[in-house]
Amino acid sequence: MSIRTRFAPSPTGYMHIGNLRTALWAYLIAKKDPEGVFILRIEDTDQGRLVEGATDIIYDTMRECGLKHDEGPDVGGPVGPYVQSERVRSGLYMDYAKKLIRLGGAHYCFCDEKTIEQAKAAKDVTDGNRSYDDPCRLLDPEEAERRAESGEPFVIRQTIPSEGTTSFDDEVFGTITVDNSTLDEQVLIKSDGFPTYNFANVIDDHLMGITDVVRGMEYLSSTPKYNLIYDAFGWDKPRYIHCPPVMKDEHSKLSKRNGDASFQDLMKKGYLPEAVLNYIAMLGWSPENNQEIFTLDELVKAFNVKHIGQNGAIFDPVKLTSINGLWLRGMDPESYFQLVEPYIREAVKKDYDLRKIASGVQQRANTLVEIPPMLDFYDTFPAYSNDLYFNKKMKTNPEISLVSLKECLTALLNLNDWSFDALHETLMALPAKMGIKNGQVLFPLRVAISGKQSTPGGAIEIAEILGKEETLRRLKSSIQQLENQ
RNA sequence: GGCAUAUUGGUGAAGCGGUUCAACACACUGCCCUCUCAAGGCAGCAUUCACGGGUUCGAAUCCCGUAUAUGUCACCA
Repeated sequence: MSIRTRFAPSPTGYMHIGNLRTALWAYLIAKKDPEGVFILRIEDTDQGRLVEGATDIIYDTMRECGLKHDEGPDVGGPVGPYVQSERVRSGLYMDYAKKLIRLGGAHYCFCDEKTIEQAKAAKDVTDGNRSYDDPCRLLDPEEAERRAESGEPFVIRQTIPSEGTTSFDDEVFGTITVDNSTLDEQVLIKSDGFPTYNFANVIDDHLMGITDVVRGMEYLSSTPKYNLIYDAFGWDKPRYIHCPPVMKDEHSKLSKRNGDASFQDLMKKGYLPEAVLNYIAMLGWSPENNQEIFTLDELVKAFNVKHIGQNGAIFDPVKLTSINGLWLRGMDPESYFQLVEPYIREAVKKDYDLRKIASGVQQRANTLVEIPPMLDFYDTFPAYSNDLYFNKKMKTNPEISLVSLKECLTALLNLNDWSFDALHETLMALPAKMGIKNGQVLFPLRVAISGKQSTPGGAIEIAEILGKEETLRRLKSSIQQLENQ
C-alpha cells in the first residue's frame, strides 16, 4: 500500500515556520514512496477563529516552497471534499458519531456548561484522574437518544473506560502508555453540530486513507484517545510521527505571539524559499551523512524518519543566513543576476554594468536585502573618514595610503585601455615596484574610490565598473582629503 | 498538581554498551591564500555528555531518583 500523508492546517492566520516544517516533513515522507500521495486538508471546524485570507496564505506558501499537494480543495481528489466545513454539511461526522455511540465508544451528554464548570471546580485536581466524570455516560442509551431527537441540546462525548491502560507506538517517541483513568472524555460533536478537531481528525484521516500521521508533539498526549476511537470502529491505526517543536529559544516555541518570523517575513528579509526549506528540514532532523545543502528532491531521497530527534530545535537565524548565502553563491550567474537585479537597481540608478556588479555581490551577500546598502557608493561617493585607511592586517595607515594612491593616480592617468585586464596589469605592477604588499596598494585604492573598507568586488573591479572619469575624480578627491589632513 | 516526553559545547546536532565516543555544520578566535574585504583553505574551541546513585570487566549510551524544560489536562486545533 502506498504512503498517504496529509498536511491539515487550520486557516487561523499566517503560516509559521513550525507549521511549514510539519508540512515539509509530511511531504517528504509521502514522496519518499514513488507512489506516495501528499494531501492538503483545511481544518476549519472552529468557525470562531477563522481568519479571512488565511487559506490563500497557505496555498501561496506551499506553492512558493514547491510543496505540491496531490489532493486538496483546489485540485480535488477521490476522497474529497478536502475542507472540513464542507464535510460537516454532508452530515458525515454526525453519522459516524452516532455509529460510535452504538459501538459503545461515545455517548450523548446533556450537561450544561455551568454544571461542568462547577463539577471541575469542586474536583480535586491533584488526584490525577480525569477532570470531569460525566454522569451522562450512565444514561440509558435509548432514553438518551430520545432526548436528543426531541431537540434537547446535547454534545457527544467519547466514552472511555476508567480502568486499564492504552498505549500506542510513535515512530519518533517510541511506545507510550497511559492510564485510561487520566483520559478525559472529550467532546466529539459540539452543541452546534460541528465536530471537534479530535473527532474530525480521526474520521478524516481514516476516510482519506492516511497511512502516516505527521503532526506536532502537542498531540502526543491525546493520541491514545484517538486510538480508542479507531479501535471502537475497528479501523486500522496509522503510523504516528510526532514532531518535536521548533523553538524560539530554550523556553518558548516559535510563534506569532512573540512576533517571530513567519515564512512571509523571511521572504521579505531576502531569504530564498529553497534555503528556508533546506534549513527548516534540519530543525530536529539530521541526514545520515554530513551533507548540508539539499534541494527538495534531494531531501526526499535523504529524509528518514528514524533520524528525527525528540528535542525541540531552536530556530537560529544566523545559521539560516549562512545556508542562504551558500544557496546564493551556488547559483549560476545568469539566474543570480535575474534574481538580484531589482535589488541592485534599488541602490544603483546610474548607468553602470549591473552584471559586473552582480558578480561581485554574489560572492558576498548572504541575503537579498543586504544588497542595496552595500552598493550605495556607486551612485554617490560617500563622505568618509581618513581613519578608514587604518587596516591592521594590511598594515596600512593614511600616510602609506597617500603614497600608494599617488602612484595609482599617475599610473591610471595614462591608462587608456580601461579593461579589467589592463587595470589589473597596471595596478599589480605598483606593489612590486614599490616593494610593498599588494594589499597596501589595493586596500587604500578601494577606500579612495568607494569610501568603504569593504565592498563587493575588489578595487580593480570597482574601478572598472566606475569608469575612468569617475574613478579618477574620486581618486583625486581622496588624495586631496588626505593631503589636507 | 496529575500524566506524557525530553536533557550532548554559544547554536543545530552525530553517536544509542566496548577498536579515539565526543563526528559534522553555524558562530567565535588565529593563520594561509587568490588583487582588498568577503568567499575559500587550515588550525583552535565540551578531559566530557543536567545532577546523584546503581547495573556492568566496561556507560553519553541500560536502570532508579532529583532537578529543569516542554506538552497536555477546552464545546481550539
